[in-house]
Amino acid sequence: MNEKFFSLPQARQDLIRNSAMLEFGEGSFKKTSADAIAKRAGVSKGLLFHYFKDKRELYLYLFQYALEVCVRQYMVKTYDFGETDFFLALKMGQEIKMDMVRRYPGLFRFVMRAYYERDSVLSPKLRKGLNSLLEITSRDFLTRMDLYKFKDGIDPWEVIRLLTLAAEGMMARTNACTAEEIETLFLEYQKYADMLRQNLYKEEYL
Amino acid sequence: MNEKFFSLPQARQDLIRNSAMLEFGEGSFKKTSADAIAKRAGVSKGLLFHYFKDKRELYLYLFQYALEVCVRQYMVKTYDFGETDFFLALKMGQEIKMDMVRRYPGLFRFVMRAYYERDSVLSPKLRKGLNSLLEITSRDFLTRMDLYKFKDGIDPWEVIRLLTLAAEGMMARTNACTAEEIETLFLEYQKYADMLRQNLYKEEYL
DNA sequence: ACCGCCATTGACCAAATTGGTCAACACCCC
DNA sequence: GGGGTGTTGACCAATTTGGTCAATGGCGGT
Repeated sequence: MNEKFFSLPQARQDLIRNSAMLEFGEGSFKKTSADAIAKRAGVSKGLLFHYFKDKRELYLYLFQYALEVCVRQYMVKTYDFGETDFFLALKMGQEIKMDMVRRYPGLFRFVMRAYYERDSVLSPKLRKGLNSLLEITSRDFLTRMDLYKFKDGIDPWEVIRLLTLAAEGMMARTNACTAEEIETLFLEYQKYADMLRQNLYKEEYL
Repeated sequence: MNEKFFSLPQARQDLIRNSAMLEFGEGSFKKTSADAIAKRAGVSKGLLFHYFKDKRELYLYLFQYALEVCVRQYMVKTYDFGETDFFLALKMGQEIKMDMVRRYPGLFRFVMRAYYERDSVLSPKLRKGLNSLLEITSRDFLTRMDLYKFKDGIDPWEVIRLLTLAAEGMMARTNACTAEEIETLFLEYQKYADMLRQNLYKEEYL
């Protein structure tokens, strides 16, 4: 790709990346047209191919970029901050996610779709990158938490997965989604987390 | 549409409908090509346009058909059977859903996508049909359940929505999904429901 | 064996869309 | 005015699009 892309002002880079991720996010690689991306960004198609030699190259770059963003966010914000309460940490994590959605609206959907893409536009190596990222965040997360606060017989893995699935279910609905609606969803999610906390923690930790 | 379609053997009707729903389910109306549908069904494009004059007509028919299926299933299986325990009824409902997924693999995704389609291919009337269906199933459901079994302070709406979202989160992942994988997901869902039951019901009802 | 019927095909069409190119433009700093 | 540089919009050949249609194949009846 053309390295000059990076000397563009950040806002413009974001504009292009976000438009591309949003567009790729709603269809397969093949079905997503460069034209649509350009139009969404309010930019000529010529410009796109000026910075990225290929649709494929653009796609690959986006994926790598998205992973970088995820890792960066995870690293600086979650790992350093030593919260050990399951639900508080979860809440923090969710807040980070919301920040990301605000700034890169198409990122999660794009990554999801990229992961499940049948056409092998993604090398196995990149796919693995995502896998390890997911694994690290989850496993690592649980080992740092105060799991003793849970009632006996509760499997924290189930809790985390249930909440994750619910979050994904929400995500699936955020096709046309304003900023406020996202905020609402976040609050709703928080309600469910609280409900679980109230009922899955031992009483002495409430 | 050509009414002769209905004198085709059921298996063939299902083949065509399912292929179409699957194909429409993975992209917008515009991006989904009649060619792809025909190919997936192993049928010539000519045949498609022999029974449905339009891509649009096919789409509209599918939506109406899907809603019919949902209503029928809901009516005969849930409503008549007078289960009043929240989690048991929920389990039953989920089993019905699984049956539907087995028989009409693309149905739910298709309906979802159709609902969120920006292009107004769906008349507001049809959209309303789905809305009322969702409303009826949920509201109606709760009024028939033994809500007193829940611990004080638990809002059953939250419970049902949490589980519904989780189910949708799963659905979102079932792009490439074999029959057994679906079974696995169902079992997983059941685990979460059980966990909630164990901790949200008053002890005397466990 | 012949018929008529009907589901089904595959070649075909004009029109739109595709990924990608390129000469030219507008702007800004020297 | 002269160079960069970011940007455009017209342009291209190739493919894909929704949709048509004459022809075919097979099957049931007689």
